[in-house]
Order: sequence, then C-alpha cells, then structure tokens
Amino acid sequence: MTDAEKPTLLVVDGHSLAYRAFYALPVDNFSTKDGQHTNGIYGFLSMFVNLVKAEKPTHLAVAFDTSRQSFRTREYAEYKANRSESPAEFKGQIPLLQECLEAMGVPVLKKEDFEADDILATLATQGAAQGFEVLVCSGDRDTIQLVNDDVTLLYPNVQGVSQLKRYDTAAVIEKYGLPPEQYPDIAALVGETSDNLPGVPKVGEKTAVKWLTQWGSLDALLENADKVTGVVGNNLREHLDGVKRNRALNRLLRDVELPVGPSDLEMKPLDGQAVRDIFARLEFRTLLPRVFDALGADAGDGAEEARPTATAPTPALLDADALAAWAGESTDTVGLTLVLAQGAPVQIGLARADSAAEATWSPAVRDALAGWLASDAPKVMADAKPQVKALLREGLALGGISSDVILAGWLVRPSFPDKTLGDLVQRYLDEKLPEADPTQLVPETEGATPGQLAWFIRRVAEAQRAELPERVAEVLDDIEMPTLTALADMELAGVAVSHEKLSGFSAELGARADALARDAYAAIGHEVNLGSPKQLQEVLFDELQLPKTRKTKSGYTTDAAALADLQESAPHPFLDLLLKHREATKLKQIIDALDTATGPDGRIHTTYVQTGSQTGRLSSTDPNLQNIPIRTEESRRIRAAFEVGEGYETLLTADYSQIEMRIMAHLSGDPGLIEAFNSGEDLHRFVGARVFGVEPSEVTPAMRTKVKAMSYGLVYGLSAFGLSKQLRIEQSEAKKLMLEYFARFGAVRDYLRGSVEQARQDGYTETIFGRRRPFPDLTSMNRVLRENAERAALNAPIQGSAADIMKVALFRIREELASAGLRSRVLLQIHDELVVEVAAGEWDAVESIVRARMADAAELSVPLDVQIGRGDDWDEAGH
DNA sequence: CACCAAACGTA
DNA sequence: CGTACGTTTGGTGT
Repeated sequence: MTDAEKPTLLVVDGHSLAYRAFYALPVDNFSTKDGQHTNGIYGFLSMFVNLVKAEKPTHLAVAFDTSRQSFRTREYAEYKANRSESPAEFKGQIPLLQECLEAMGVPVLKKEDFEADDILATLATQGAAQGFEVLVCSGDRDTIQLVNDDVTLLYPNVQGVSQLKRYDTAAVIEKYGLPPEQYPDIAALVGETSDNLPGVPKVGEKTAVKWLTQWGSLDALLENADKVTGVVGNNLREHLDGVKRNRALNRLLRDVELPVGPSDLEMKPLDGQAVRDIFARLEFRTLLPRVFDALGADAGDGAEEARPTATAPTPALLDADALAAWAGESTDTVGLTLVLAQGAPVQIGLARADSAAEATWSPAVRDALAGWLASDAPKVMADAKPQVKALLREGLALGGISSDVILAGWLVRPSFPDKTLGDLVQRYLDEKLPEADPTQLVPETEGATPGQLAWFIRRVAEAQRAELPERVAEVLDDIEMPTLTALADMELAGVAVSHEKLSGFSAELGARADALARDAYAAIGHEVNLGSPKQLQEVLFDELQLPKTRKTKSGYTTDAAALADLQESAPHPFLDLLLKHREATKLKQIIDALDTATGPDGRIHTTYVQTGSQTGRLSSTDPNLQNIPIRTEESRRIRAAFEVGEGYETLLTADYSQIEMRIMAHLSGDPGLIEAFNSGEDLHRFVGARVFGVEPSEVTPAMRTKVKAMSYGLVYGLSAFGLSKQLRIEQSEAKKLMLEYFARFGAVRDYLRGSVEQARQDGYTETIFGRRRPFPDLTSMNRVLRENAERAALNAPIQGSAADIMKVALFRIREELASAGLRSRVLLQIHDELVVEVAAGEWDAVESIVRARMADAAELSVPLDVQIGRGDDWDEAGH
C-alpha cells in the first residue's frame, strides 16, 4: 500500500483544544442573546473545520474527558490538583460542542476514568497498525510520545488554536533532540507544572536531553544516578521516585477498551437540519457554510442530505367543472393550495394520494368549487389563513380544513417554527420541495406547480399526523384549526380608527417633543441626538460626570428606570427633559405608525401570527395591536382613537381577571388560593391578609402591593433578588415575604417545583389542554441556560393554558354570534382581552354570549371571572 | 442593505 | 437574578 492510498484517521482532543479556544477568544463577541457563552465552541469548530478541509481525513473522531477524575488521579491524588476548577462558562460549552459534532456526523468518544489523550493514544496505535495514516490533534504535550512514521501530531502554538504545528518524527527530533518515544522521559525529569508533577529541581529540557543522550534511556540514567555529578546529580538522586511516578503518569494508555475502532470512524454525512438547528441556537452564522463546505455538503438548500424527491404526479390542468367534479369525487383527504397574488387567488391546486389537479382561478372556477370548498370534505393546507381570507374576499367560505401543516409543525416544535412548506418537506419527508430560483430570470429548476404543492402538503400532513401525540393532535383539531378561521375573520374586519384624533394628537406631541428637545439642549449647552443611547452616554457620564448606571454590552444603560434613579441620586434638569422627550416621541411614533397602517376603509387590519409564540399565545404584527399603550392617562388617548365603526353601535371589551393566578390555583390545587377566588374577596387583599396575618380590611396598600408583586412574580419564576429589586426592599425582607407566602400557600410552591421536575424528566411542559413545549436546556450543564429554562418551564403551562382558554372562548364566541344570526363580531384579541364590535340592538345578546363562552371555556376548580366594558371607543370601553 | 443592540410598549 | 411578544431607532458591518 502506498501512502497515497492510505486512509487518513484524524483524532482530536476536544477538551484541550476547546479550552484553549475558550481563553483565546473574547467572551463578549461570542455569547448568545440569552447568555450562553460560545467562544470555546466557536473557536474549536473553526479550527476543526479548517483542519478537516486541509487534511481531508477519511476517518475521524473527537475525544473528550468525562471529568477531572481519572485513573491517574486515583493513583496519584495530586495529579492536576493544582488546576483550578475550569470555569462554569467553559464547562457548559462542552455538551453543546458535542451536540454540534454529533449533528455534523463526527463521532464523539469519551470513557469514564480515562482522559481524552488515552483515547487518542489507543486509536492512533490501532490506526497505525491497521494501515492508516494517523493525525493526532491535541493541546497536551504528552501526545508527542504518539508520533512515529505513521502518526503525526498537530499541536496548537501559543497564539491559540488558529495555527497548528506539525510534529512528525523529524520535527520532534529537531525540537527536542530525541525521538518522540523518549519525550515522556524528558517530561518526567523536567516535570509538568500544569499537571502538578514536579520534576527534578534545576533540571530543564537541556539537562534532561543531555542525560538521556548520554545514558541512552531513562532506565539507564536512573540506574546510574549515583554517577551523575554536581548539584543536579544530588537533586536527581533525591527525586528518583518523583521521576518514576511522573513517567508512569505521563504514559498514555494505548489499550483503552473502546466501543469502536478506527475503521468504524469513517466520515459520515452530516445531518443538515440538526446542524442548522444547533447553530441557530448558538447564533453561529458564518460558520454554517464553512462546516457544510468542509464536510462536503451544500449549506444552501440541504439538497445533499435530502433523499431523492419522490416524483409528484403531473397535475391535470382542468376547467372549472372538471375540477369541481375531481374534487367532488375525492373520498379521502385532499391537499389544497391557493396561489395568491396581492391577496387574491390566481391558481388552485388539489391533490389526492396519487393524482393531482389544478386550474387557473376564474369566476367560473370560483362558482363551480364554492360548494366543495364550503363543505366538510376534509382538506389539508399549508399556511391556510391568507388563503381563507382570499376566499372570504371572493365571498367563499372554506370548511373542512382538517390540518394546516405549518400550524401542526409549530405545535410539535414551537421554538423552531418551520416557516415554509419546503422546511416541512425537508423535515418530515426528508425530501426537497422543487423550488424555482427566484434570482434567475430563467430558473434552471422548475418550481412545483399548485397541484404538486398540494400533493406535497398532503404527504407532509400524513407524516405529521403519524408523529403527533394524541393530546397535541387534539390541540390542533379542537383549538388551533377553529382559531385559524376566527382569526381570518378578525383580520378582515379590522378595527376602525379616527384619523382626526390620531393626527391631532401626533401634532401636539410633535410640538411638545421639539420644545423639550430645545430645553434639553439648553440644559447641556449643545445639541445631541436624544434618540441615540451612545451619544447620551457621552453627555451623561463624560460631560456631566453623573454616576454610572447598570452596564450594558456597549456601555451604561440610559433606560427610563436608570434615568429616574439618577434624577434622585444626582439631579440634573437634563434628565427630566430627556425622560419627557422620550415619552412624547415614543407616543408619537406609535400614533404615526397606526395612522400609516390605516387602510382606505379607515380601519387597521393587523395580522395575527398563530405560530408567533412558544407558549401558545398569538402575536400581532403590521401593526402590533397587542401593545397599544394604556398605563398613563395620556397614552389612553391613543386607545380613544380606536372607535366603533360605521354601521355598528358600540364597542364591547371583555377580559379575564387574573386568569394566570386562577390557573395557578387550579393546577396547584392550593386550598387557600382556591378559597381566595371563591370568596369573592379581592385576590391580593385576601392573600395579603393570609400572608401578614391580619383581617382583609386591615391590609394596607403597601401590603397589597407586596403580595401582588409576589403573586405575579411566581408565575414568572421570580427570585428573592428580583422581588427585592421590584419592590425596592431588602433582599432579606423579600426572602421573608416569600417564606411567609409559601407558608400559607405551600401547594403553590410544591406545584411549581414539581412541574419543573416533571418537565426535566419529560423534556417538555404541558398545558391543561395538552399543548407541549419542549425544554432541552433543563438538563444543561450550563447554569445560566438551565435556570433560564427553569423559569420559562415554570411559566409555560400557566401562560399557555391561559392562551388555550382564550382561544377556545374566541372561536366559540364567533361561532355562536354567527349561529345566532348576529352581525356583531370580534375584532381584537389582546391575550386576556377581546374587543367586540356590537351592532345596533345586539348588546344584550352579545354580552351574554361573550360572558358565558369566556366563563365556560374551561372547567377549572375556580371560576373564570370576566369583566365587560362598553363604550364608543376602546378607552371608554376599557376599564 | 442587512443585522444588531437598546429601548419600550403590551399581557 | 421575572415570562411572552413586536417595533423603532441608531449604529455598524457587508
């Protein structure tokens, strides 16, 4: 076998190289937004990718230590005892790095009681014996002993991990003057401070090499130790045992029992989706194409890992009647897709298991298909809401939508919503949806036709169903699908706004902001962009020399809370003007956005993103109508611009009071909390009375504030630290408050603890209705990551159950309004509130429907209390 | 032009 | 060191 034909085995010490990267790269540049440090992972992978690309190994593996403990520490307790515990920020990165490698198809090896280098030694030895050319990459000098004609060491030089030095036999001899197998002898004599292995005093590399050359071997040297002259000779004789111990410990084991051998380590294809997922979590972007490149796959479309795409049937291009007949004779579920342009249908595609049909949209098609579309005949779609709306605009109802594959995909994985059909085809079918390249005028590849899209949708839906846990399927069928239709109605309806009110208020705020800006400039003697935190920092902390505030990534915060604090500790007229200016410009910005978003019909049509949260809540965009200000008197003038529309009589608002605390009472079964809700007493007064041991009538406003913060904080996983900050009280007092609270409402604490523990075991949380949210980080070694996951896991069932309940109420109200023949309609959903536009003469009927359906949307052990308000505008109707 | 951080609005 | 969101702005990097 010639060298050129030899397979190449690359074995890497993951631990030591990641550790070097950890210290070589600045943490600041390598952290995710939720605080996970990634510098070690990034640095390692970057080096690793370069290495693989340059060396093109045919076989490879990365080895890790399992812990600090190994057989060496058992034999010699002092071994590496001087090493400080590696920082938690580093340790937490190791499991994530291993996850990356596994996604990349790289075998990760570790073995209890052995160090990574022993694994390298074993594989290198086996590899060399089996005819491999072996490359060992490690940051530990002891691996020099592995070098021989078949084994080359790649060792990072001092700069970090960007440069690797190649040590073959010749290079080792050149550097140390002795062959590689004698390196451990040198090390034994010199000692290794980093491993806490003291050597012979005054003996350095030079002396060690001289002796070993002179005597030929360490054994010979030790036998003749009495013949060594001088002070160093005495030292050697006094440290014979230490040298022998060092030599024993620095010998790498070449016969560790491993589950795999070199030939099992053949390069495997990477799992493109898994790599994309984990890199997305770690917020690596530039690394992705490099990984795909080095490991021989294409990052762009993941085509390489896709199985050959099954051939879609060639759809029949039918006329209106033929298409209606085709649809009507379908007995099983039909895939359906409408291709839209500017919100109107232009093409329609239908598909069954082995055939597909399509048509260009036309009034004839519309009329011919109206009956089938409205019927209960089961249909599966992808991102149905815009299509439902398009049909509604055409005057068509759409019934029988049994699944929306995008929604179903989100229910399974709410954290990584697969946003397109293409994503789902990849994920569930492991195929590639044919897509035309939009950048090419004449695309090389043809996109799927509507009928073929429908065929893929149908197949994805089938695969999805098979994987959907029963309760999650119920959430899809019984909550999300009915909600989808309700949302389509609400978006189409929109909400009327008064342009006059908005523009008047905007002008007023604009003038005020200008005046405030002028005064602010006067207060500091020059102009500055008040909207630029960077420039503000210069003014506040350099020019005015005000005390530093809380740190941010790029300096010190200038947020409202910090400015208010500054105003107390170091008053300056500029601060107050800045705060007022912020407030005025913020309100103006919101108002102007609303004004711009108003359609020609004088109404704002938001878009509800049904897959917009990880908990089950909706989100609202373009514009977001779920964060319209309410807290200040002035901001309520914005709500006053949301009015009842023409042809309607009044607005009704309905909101759940304290729904999350009620869910907490239900889930925990806490008798005290349940009694609180059944007593009719004000919740916080009741809780305050229990916690402080007084009569409800004796609960002071301060006491009420405290227990209110505590109650709400519980839902979010609040700590004593957070509570003390929120209430501006001592941490000890906050701790005491929590203890008192839990002494009275112990089941709440038990529930919260238990639910996180359950989630840790299951890997996910569950709402009352069975909606799941996965939490892989609950078992993370990384504390920041784990504790973040714990708080989110605490909150998810509560927030999610509330979202479920509101969705149920929403679509039932819509259904009942319709079946009662009422014109009134739901316009907005703001998590625990609905806004309804009520037609003349329908108030009483509507109010009772809304009240009843919200109250009985779920059967809890406490009542669901609903507050109703009425008015000509949203402010008036609110309360 | 694309992306990020900071700030701030809601439940 | 309290959950869940979306939008705007300024600033920076491609």
